[in-house]
Amino acid sequence: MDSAIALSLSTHCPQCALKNRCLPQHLDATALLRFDAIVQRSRPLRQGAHCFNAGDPFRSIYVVRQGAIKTYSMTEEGEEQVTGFYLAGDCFGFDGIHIQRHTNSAKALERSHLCEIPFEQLEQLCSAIPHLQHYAFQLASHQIVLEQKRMQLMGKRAADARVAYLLLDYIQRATHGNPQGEILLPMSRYDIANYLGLSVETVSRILSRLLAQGIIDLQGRRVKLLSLAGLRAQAHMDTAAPVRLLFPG
Amino acid sequence: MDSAIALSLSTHCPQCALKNRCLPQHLDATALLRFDAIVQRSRPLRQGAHCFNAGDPFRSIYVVRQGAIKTYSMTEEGEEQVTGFYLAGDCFGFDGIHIQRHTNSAKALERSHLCEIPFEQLEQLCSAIPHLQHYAFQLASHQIVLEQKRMQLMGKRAADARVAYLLLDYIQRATHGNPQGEILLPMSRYDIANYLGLSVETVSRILSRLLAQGIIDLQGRRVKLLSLAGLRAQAHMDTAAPVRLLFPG
DNA sequence: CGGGGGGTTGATAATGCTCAATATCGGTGG
DNA sequence: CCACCGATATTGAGCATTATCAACCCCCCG
Repeated sequence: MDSAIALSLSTHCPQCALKNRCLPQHLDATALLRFDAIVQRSRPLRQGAHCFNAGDPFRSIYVVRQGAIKTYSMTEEGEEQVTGFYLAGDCFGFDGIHIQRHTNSAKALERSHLCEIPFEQLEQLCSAIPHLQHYAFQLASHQIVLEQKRMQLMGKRAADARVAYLLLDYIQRATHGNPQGEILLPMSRYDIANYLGLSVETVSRILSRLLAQGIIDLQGRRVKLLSLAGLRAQAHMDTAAPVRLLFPG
Repeated sequence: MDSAIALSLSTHCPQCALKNRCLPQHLDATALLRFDAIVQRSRPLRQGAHCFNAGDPFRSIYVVRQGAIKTYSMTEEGEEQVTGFYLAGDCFGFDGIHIQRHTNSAKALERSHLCEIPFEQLEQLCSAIPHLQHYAFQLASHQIVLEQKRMQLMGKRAADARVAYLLLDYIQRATHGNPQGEILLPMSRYDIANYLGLSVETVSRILSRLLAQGIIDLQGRRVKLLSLAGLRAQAHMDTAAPVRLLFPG
């Protein structure tokens, strides 16, 4: 399975299985080659290794070719705050553009292959290829939209909805909308809790409840979705903001 | 005061008092003129008027010349979620680039003057002026960083710290780091609560407490900072989430 | 003068946190 | 191979922060 995926992950963009996920659709062959030429593919990051650390000078943005990355920042008190989980095809590192310095750290949750895209060269290419420039803006915009969605989650949803939403989102991303088989969560309960603004215990309890309700199958980090509808219901369910009937007059 | 500011807000970039806040520093005169040529300055938005609505096709990003804008999105259940408050010099609308359609609505909290920057033309200009392209990426990146900061706030901070942080941030932005005088909050308590993921009552109570503690002076939406140190202490204080480092693995 | 939106305050309840105990798992060394 | 250890995960009990409900005030505006 993993090897099958790996086989189609060529080291060059034109053959890469993910090119439709991390590159604009209608890029002509020449442009694709020029883009491919600036991409750097270093050897894989081992589990726990850092791609970059908060404070590092910003040089590149990154795309996950295989594996899973978590990004996190530190509050002034030195507590970690997980800012995102990135899977194959996902792009991260945009936080660094602003002050030319990363504000997050990025760490491999499992052995991961990345494509590094030096930003200065990308900018040059963007000037020459309007299509690519537009796509780069779209990627940054996507990051913004994702973060706003997450604010909705943290601001308005009860704990169970948050956990359900994360599971739903993760399973869909990891299986490309084919949420049947068993998947392995690469992140710890601590990471999940931190990401959702909850305590580990709460996350654990909610997962146990989802298991008891027959919505998921679960052992450790292995999850299997049993009831998509059930999980969806939990994700939307909002005990924190009850449905309030209003009188028509 | 307001009139004094207004006087220096020319309708054209080269003379605008805010040009150092919304444009890159080292833009040569020609580039500045070319940029100025694409900016549209329509008549002011009256209080409560919308700049755009969620779902509208994306055409432009906007800069606040004067006034205050709030952006908000809707959850699937139809609840509002405030995503940001924007003051003079601030730029908003980046959420729309991703799918060519706004995901937020933007509404004037008070009578506001905006500069509209048609995005297609901006992109063309960016291709020709590398400096401007870089700056546009920086702006988008800044938005990302701001939202990540807010996640820290919602994920890790207790209610009082959130309110204190908002006040601190708002006062500093509204006074340009001269946090002495009295300022007028343009947003309702509901907006503040919604933005921070709290209930109105909680926000009100915490403001009252800050007043009782002599940290701020407060009547309605009029606020005056009395103790910067005190407010800072409240903003950092973190009763809700104990210091707990995530595991190194 | 009445109505409504916005704001404050109080009482009560509950969601989710803290503390604490226990279970599981993976690796490591005897 | 087994014992042991640290890291991770689950579960229980009690409590605190914060939401909810309710009452009230204030001010603006028609």
